[in-house]
Amino acid sequence: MTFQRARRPEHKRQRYEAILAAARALGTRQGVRAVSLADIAGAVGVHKSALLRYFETREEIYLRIATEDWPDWVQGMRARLAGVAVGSVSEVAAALAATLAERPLLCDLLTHASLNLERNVSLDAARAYKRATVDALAAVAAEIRTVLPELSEDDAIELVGAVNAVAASLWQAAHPPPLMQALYEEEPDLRVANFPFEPTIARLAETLILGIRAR
Amino acid sequence: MTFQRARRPEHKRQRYEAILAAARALGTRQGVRAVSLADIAGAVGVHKSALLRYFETREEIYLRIATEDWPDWVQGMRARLAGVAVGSVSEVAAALAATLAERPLLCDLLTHASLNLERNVSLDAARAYKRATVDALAAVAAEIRTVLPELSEDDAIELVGAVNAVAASLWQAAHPPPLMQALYEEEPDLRVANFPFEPTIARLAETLILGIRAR
DNA sequence: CTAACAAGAGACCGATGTTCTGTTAATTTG
DNA sequence: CAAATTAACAGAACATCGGTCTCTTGTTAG
Repeated sequence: MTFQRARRPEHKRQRYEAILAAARALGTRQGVRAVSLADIAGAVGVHKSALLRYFETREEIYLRIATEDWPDWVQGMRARLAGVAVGSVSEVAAALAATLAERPLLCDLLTHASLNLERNVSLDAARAYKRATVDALAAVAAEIRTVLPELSEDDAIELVGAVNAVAASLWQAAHPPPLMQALYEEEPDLRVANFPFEPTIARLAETLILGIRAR
Repeated sequence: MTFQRARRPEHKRQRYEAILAAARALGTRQGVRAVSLADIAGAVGVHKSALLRYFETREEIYLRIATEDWPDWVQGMRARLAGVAVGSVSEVAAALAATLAERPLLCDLLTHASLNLERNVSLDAARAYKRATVDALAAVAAEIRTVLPELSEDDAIELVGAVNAVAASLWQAAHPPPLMQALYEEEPDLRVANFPFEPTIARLAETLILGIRAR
């Protein structure tokens, strides 16, 4: 940071982005839950109260990140599905799993959004987040339908929503706190989800597609 | 409560149960997230610090409730599936959805357990919770296999786990904070899950079973 | 160079989970 | 029955966190 106080608009923009980048890095490394305002401020090199000139609350920082990551996920799915042969169920399933596995912060935020973030934020921030969410689900559903045209629009959205829901839960299960890690080493059979994240999501997505076709 | 101070073991037991009952009632009414130690203490008619003679931390109270509710869910599924005709996919799906919908606190705790509760608790409490979880999943899977014997044990556990995961996410989505409720009234199309909890879970469970069969 | 403005620091506040300490009610015992 | 004991409990204190307030001072415009 070459400036101490961001007075010009472009500097403020830089600081805004620096806050988001720091929150991203910390959230990815230690989990969103474990990141405090002071942590982010320290990483940016600024006082805690200065952050709140850029975001109304802590929740808005992470809700903003989630809002940004939805379109990024859509892009990832679009790229992953480009050129996939029509009708390839396993490719669609693999794409869903891979693009989510590549975005651990988004998976973490899936849980935090409904539980923690959708509170204590401005109506505008909430609206933007929800808009990004429904748009992303619809866009990914549309991408999937280019590969699997036999799915209806509702079917595709249901598929994407269910995969996201399971990804949220499984991501939390796959990243237990230290206490639980110690317990699992002692008694491995207590681990409910002892399978890796990406293959499990892929398998579930494929099962769902087959089930939708079969009903 | 006819005693002010619980000195005899049976009185202590009563108070322990009273704390759990109060935490249950509050958690069911306002959501686990919104219940503070002082809330529970007030409902029991005791000081906040007195609760911590019975439980090491706030998390242990709700983790204990979750530990108790797993076997209760197994019982619910067992009762619901007794007498169901072998091969009835829709009955199994309906049973999963109905027994979860009847247990809103368990659905809420599904999210909180992995995100919040599995921290700051004693190793014994964590072990008991995990044991109850894996036992319940296995027991429900076994019940389902009596109706759908074509499912392997692994298939059945996978099914139950996935249904729980989606139930956790959908329950949170179905109970948005006031801010989001206001937003949804303004722009209904922003509601991602605008379908009711139980039919959605039933539909998903049925889809999963069909998918497992088809693969 | 100077004046004005607002970014930021630091003190402060309120809520919450948790700990500490003194009190006193319930039980036990002489 | 009275006195002694002891641990359950209340209340105060503490730590941490998100968030507010106020004042300082670096930055920019004129």
